[in-house]
Amino acid sequence: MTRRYHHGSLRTALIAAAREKLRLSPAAPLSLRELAREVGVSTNAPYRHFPGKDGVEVALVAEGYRELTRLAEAATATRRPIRSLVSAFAHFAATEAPLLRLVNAESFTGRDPASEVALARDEWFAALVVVVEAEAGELTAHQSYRRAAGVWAILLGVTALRTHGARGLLVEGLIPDAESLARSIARGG
Amino acid sequence: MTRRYHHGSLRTALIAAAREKLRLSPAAPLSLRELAREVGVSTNAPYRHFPGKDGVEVALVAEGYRELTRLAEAATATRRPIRSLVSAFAHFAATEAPLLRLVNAESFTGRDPASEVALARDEWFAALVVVVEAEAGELTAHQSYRRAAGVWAILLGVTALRTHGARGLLVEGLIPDAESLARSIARGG
DNA sequence: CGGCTGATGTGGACAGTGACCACATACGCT
DNA sequence: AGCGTATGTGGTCACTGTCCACATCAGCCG
Repeated sequence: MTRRYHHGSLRTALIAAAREKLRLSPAAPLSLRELAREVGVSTNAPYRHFPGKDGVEVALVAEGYRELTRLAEAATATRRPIRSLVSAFAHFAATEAPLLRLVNAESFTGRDPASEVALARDEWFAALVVVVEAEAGELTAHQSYRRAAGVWAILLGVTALRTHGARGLLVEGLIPDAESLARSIARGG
Repeated sequence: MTRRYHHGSLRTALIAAAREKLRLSPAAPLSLRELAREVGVSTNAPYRHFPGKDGVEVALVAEGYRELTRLAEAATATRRPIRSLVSAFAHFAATEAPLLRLVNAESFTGRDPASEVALARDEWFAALVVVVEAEAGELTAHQSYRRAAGVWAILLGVTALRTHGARGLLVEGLIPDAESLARSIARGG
């Protein structure tokens, strides 16, 4: 094999490896060294692309938000935007649970409004606003912002419940119906 | 000072120290060794009281749920149960944000339904059901479970939004009104 | 075409961590 | 009083994140 000295796209490869690790072992402490090994590069190479371990996680979070944004944009184009959004989000939450957990634990990162995370987060919220407007028609800015925030809360809450609800909840039909809740909020019900 | 060989209540002291650390530096990786130092005990003493580092975190999560349970029980006794619950929860979320984050990140622990965490979680949910019934009167089990789950979702969602909402959200009045949402869910609206 | 400069990757080192081991100490019961 | 066991200690290991000086390469300017 022709292992060149310069990897060529280490940054991308590292992020991919990180997501892979997250998927495979969700309780992941996510070792930087291990990622480097995985990619076939020396221990310190990652430091040329990230400020440190946190940097990788930050990048992951940002990527998570960007993916959510894409989901929302796709939902906007459908006939029933909220319905599509909710089901896409649920699918994402199911298949990428650890990423979403990272995203939701980010309270400390991205405090700086100019950070990559904050940017991605704002774009996601903007996309959410558009979804709400696609569902409910023309609204004042205040209305659509407020409703979008409500929808976001529902998505977060129901997802959290689904991943670690109480015992009784896991029997069929007790988890709240995210779709109807979200729709009623979006429509100003 | 009379440092005895046996601490006497190491377990409690360690948990207290952990909560302290969590409060003081929220982005805490929570080092077991550091906790031991803090309490003035050798590196390995904690292993007599916890299976390992995760054990401490598990204990913290369980304690978090127990505290929430107390909140809910107190709310039940008031004239407006949901209102009290929501405001108590908000206060808890504000003052103990890192603990709540830990609690919400627990998806991997407490999978075992006999674990301390699962027990505490179930008690919290039961207390929530009682709150809902105090607000809405007699209900079928299915109804109250379902509504309690909805309230839980709202609490989680709005809290998450409050800790890391998008930029636009942080201006006044855009965060959804948890109280009215929760009340309308509890009442079957 | 050739050499220089900066970006990228390497090897070595250090402190800090979680976890295990064997051993020391003290508490509580008989 | 004496013994068994719960509790605490010191030593050690593998591993991690991060920094340092140095090696290698890519692309540009002459």
